[in-house]
Amino acid sequence: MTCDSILTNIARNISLEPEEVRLFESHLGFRELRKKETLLQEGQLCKAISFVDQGALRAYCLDKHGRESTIMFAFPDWWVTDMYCFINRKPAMMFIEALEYSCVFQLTRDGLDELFTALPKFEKLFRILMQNAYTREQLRTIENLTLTAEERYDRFLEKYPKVAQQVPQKQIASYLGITPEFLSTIRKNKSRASRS
Amino acid sequence: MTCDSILTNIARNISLEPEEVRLFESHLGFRELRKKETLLQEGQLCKAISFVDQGALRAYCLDKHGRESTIMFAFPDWWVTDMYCFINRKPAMMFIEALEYSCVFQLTRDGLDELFTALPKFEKLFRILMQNAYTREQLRTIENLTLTAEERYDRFLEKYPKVAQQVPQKQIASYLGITPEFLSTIRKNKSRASRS
DNA sequence: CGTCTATTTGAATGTACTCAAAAGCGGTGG
DNA sequence: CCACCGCTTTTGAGTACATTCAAATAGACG
Repeated sequence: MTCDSILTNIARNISLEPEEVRLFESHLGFRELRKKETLLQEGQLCKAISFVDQGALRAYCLDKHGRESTIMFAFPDWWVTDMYCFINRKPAMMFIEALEYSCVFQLTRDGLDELFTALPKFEKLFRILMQNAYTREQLRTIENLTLTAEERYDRFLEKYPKVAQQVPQKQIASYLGITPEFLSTIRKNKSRASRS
Repeated sequence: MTCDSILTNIARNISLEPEEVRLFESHLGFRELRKKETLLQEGQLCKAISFVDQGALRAYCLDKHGRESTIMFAFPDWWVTDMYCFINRKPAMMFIEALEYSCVFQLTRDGLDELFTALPKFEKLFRILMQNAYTREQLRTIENLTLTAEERYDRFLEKYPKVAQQVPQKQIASYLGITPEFLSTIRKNKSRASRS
């Protein structure tokens, strides 16, 4: 097994000496997930952050009515965890589930702390990852506040053209904050409009 | 003039030696703003990140119809900037305006880079600030997707009880993603409900 | 005091949801 | 290999949540 994918990802932001790579790898876990297997469930302590090597995952939470809200999808080269609970060592508020056979590399909270101490450049790496995650999330907030459901769906298709094929529509609906029924009518309207 | 407020804020996450404090202070700018004066306008290069010492600010952007969306409010002890544009040295997508007389400390993008190099613990500080900003923003996304306008208003009042008194209702409405008219009817319903 | 902006109110409208039922589709076991 | 089961998607009717527009009222500030 090789960790090229995660090392390439890291190298986009910091560069590691060979012995630093070895230290990093010594903290790295690996996990395979069958379709529908969960990486994390609500209430569990969120011990690790995962980097997707292969496959596709989805993070979601349940509201008081038992309805799912999709927080994010994660594909190869993405990092995923319940960040708040991972950082603060709290029980998870979300589920992370494999949409298909997937493999992930994992860093535990303690492992990451050791890396932060031994190799301060990991602070920089995570500063940049957090920055990107923050600005992406802020953009999502603004789009949720200002765009209609149909416009949000269009943006989603632009940003993640492949996702639309890989995941069920009801999960896209829950990412956009609309019902599957309404997403269906949006799609009907679009196909009607494009035929004319 | 003293920088106690910002040093106290930083000390919650990293500790600085006296000479490190001096280096930090040497990069620090200061700005006073009269009510309605802007710290940043759309299209301008976003050169600095600001820490609120006194007063109250609001970050907002305009959508294609010219409507405002409030991205965040900022009060003493808060950091505020157009993060995406600050980090990537791009023209700003938002406005940041003083709601009342305010003072802020500022770090420029170049100054921050120098701090990152000279004092790597600033990477840690910003990693933590970005983490907090990300998880806060993610929570806001989930609340926007799952809660009704009235529930979002209730949460807002719980989280920021003082804000509701300091800022005009139409700005709260634009933070919640609803019209000022509808916020007004929500408030009417609540006061009717609480009287019974 | 007058002006300007914010807030309230109400009627008409639009966007998105709920519920129910039918149709489609994929996987699994006989 | 096909029939069946369960889940997803579609469709439609009725409803609820939130907006638009217009007008009246209230507050803030010079």
